Amino acid sequence: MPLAGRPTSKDVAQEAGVSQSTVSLVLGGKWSGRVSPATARSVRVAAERLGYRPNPAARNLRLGTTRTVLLMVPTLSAPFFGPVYTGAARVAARHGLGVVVSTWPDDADGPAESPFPAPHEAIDGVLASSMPAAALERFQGTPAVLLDSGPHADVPTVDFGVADGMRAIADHLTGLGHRRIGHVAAGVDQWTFRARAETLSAAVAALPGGALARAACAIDVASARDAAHRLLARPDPPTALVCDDDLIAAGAYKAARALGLDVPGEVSVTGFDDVLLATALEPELTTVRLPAEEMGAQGMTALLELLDGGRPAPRVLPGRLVVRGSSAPPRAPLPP
Amino acid sequence: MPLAGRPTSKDVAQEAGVSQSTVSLVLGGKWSGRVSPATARSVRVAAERLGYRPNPAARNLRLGTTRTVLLMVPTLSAPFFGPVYTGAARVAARHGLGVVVSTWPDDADGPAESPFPAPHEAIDGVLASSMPAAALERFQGTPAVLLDSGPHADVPTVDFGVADGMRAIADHLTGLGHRRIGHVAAGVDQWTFRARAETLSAAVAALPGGALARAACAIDVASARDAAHRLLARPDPPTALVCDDDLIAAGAYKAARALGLDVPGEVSVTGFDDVLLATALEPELTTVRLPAEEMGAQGMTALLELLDGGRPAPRVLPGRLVVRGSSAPPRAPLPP
DNA sequence: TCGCGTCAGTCATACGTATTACCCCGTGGG
DNA sequence: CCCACGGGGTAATACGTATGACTGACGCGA
Repeated sequence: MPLAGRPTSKDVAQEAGVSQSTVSLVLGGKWSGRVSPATARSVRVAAERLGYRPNPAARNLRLGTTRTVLLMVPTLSAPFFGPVYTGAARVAARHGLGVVVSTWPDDADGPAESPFPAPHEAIDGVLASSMPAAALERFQGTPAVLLDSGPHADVPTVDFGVADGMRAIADHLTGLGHRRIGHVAAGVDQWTFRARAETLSAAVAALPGGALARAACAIDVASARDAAHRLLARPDPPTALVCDDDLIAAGAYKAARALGLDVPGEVSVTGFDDVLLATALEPELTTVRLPAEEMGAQGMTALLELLDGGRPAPRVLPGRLVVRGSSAPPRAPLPP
Repeated sequence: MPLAGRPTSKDVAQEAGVSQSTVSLVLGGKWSGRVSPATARSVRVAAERLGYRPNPAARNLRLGTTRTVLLMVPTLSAPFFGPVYTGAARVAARHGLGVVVSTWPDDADGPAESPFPAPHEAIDGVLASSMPAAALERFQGTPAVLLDSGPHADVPTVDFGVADGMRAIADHLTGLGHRRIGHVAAGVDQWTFRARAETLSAAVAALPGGALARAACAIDVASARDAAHRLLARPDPPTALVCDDDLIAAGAYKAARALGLDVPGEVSVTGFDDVLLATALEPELTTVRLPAEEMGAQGMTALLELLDGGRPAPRVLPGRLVVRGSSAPPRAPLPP
């Protein structure tokens, strides 16, 4: 209803004693040499008096564009997506576009698989972050850029150098002398976590005397704590826990404390992502910083290129190892 | 562009050998007794073959509604807003509405104060969360509900029982024997923080022998650490730090540790909000749990009522004190 | 005096959809 | 034999905006 029942440009025209075209010209700012300054002023006064706002639906229909881009994320509760949005919105604003955010529609409740567009599809393009590979179907015909979802044949992508990041963690830990590594892995079907697991497996396998144990968990503290506990309770426990993200590392801290193990004295812990939590923990967390804001910005840049008819090249943003207080040599390093 | 250049219902009509009206009737599901099953089927086949999706702008214009609601938040980086969105989206979905999220447009970059609607204003209503009081102006004529922004004369509101929550914290701490209280306050112009400060001031003032010291900070760990440090370094330091939210409490932990003070042995710390971080910290944080998801749900309910022409009553959602490991009696309680 | 260019606007139209009013044709009843 | 009726579909229109085509008046040079 709010789009209906509001004053229209026709009302403004009547109020100002001009035609609707004139109102549109004046308010559109294209009246230099077409409308006298006096008339323009009276139109603006009338618009102000009526509290006129152009009907966005009508404008979108006429112009064939909404100048709005949708950022789709799996969840708004993860702090990771704040910076992504910020970066995307900054670039978008520079081009006069707006950004709105939404999560995947909860197919649990509503009617499944409506052939109609969801309401939030009144948009020009989509930045889809951390997508399950299958879900791409829903964007039939909508220009889309995939963020943090791995390479794709047909769709432009922006990804982190996850493999390099995980390799840096592995090198860091093995450089400190660790050989028995535990992987507290996010049991989530996303490209980034698959890549993390594969890279770590390969790195440890290539290491003489290397041994990897893995436990999966959900992305929450309690579940991570339990998984880490399982690893630390093994007969031959790992001396370092590699966690799939910072929140999981917080769970690992808890497990270590519950077993009376000092971090990093008796067990090293690493995270991934470098969200706010990483420096809130004690000791501060060794982790890999991912340039999330840059991902948003690059993704938006690619999308703009795509909307301009271009074929944006895949982008990969390097992560950076940030060594803090949660990693140290194992208590009994191997003899030289 | 993506709204343009796509197949329209007219294209489908041509493909199926019927009129545009028929396509609209069939795809709108209102064809019982008006279109033969065979024709309906062929229309659906044609639509499928062309990959037809109705143009949302045209539909919005025709129907005078977008069936979309905007949730406005100050920042997407705060974990607090995830649940708010979840609650709102759940209620909205039940009524066939979608929810999109956005932050306040960065007036820093773009042209200031454009009289035109931002692109994301193609919506039916707004849930505005944690607003600076002034910013309401931007919603001239858009049905809006204020969340977590304090009472308002003209606009429906949903708020937390912040005063009761803060009073519960004060009672808890003074019940443990604390008299010298430090307030690490968020230096942010939001109703909720003003309410927290006022309530705490009143509670401590009403307490015989009570003394309150206050330091303001930004809502980030480093700033909070510094503010807490200032309080703890006073000649007569507080035995308990009341923090304006959980993140600030994390900063307080850091300050205490830097000064070699045990939490809660030598200084108690409390938070507010009970976000994920609260249980990730060590010791786990005594805080006030705010029903964020419920706020989203209630807000959406109120907005739906408003859109139906109703006058929703203000709602207040009680918080609940959650006592965890960060609060304990002061080392040297006052003699009885 | 006439033609022409310019100024200041207006007219008309299209965007794509949903819906109302209509129309055609076959059939059954009177 | 004519008419009413209903099933099956179409024509027409409106939503509100932006814009290209057009128009009337006026000033000016020839």
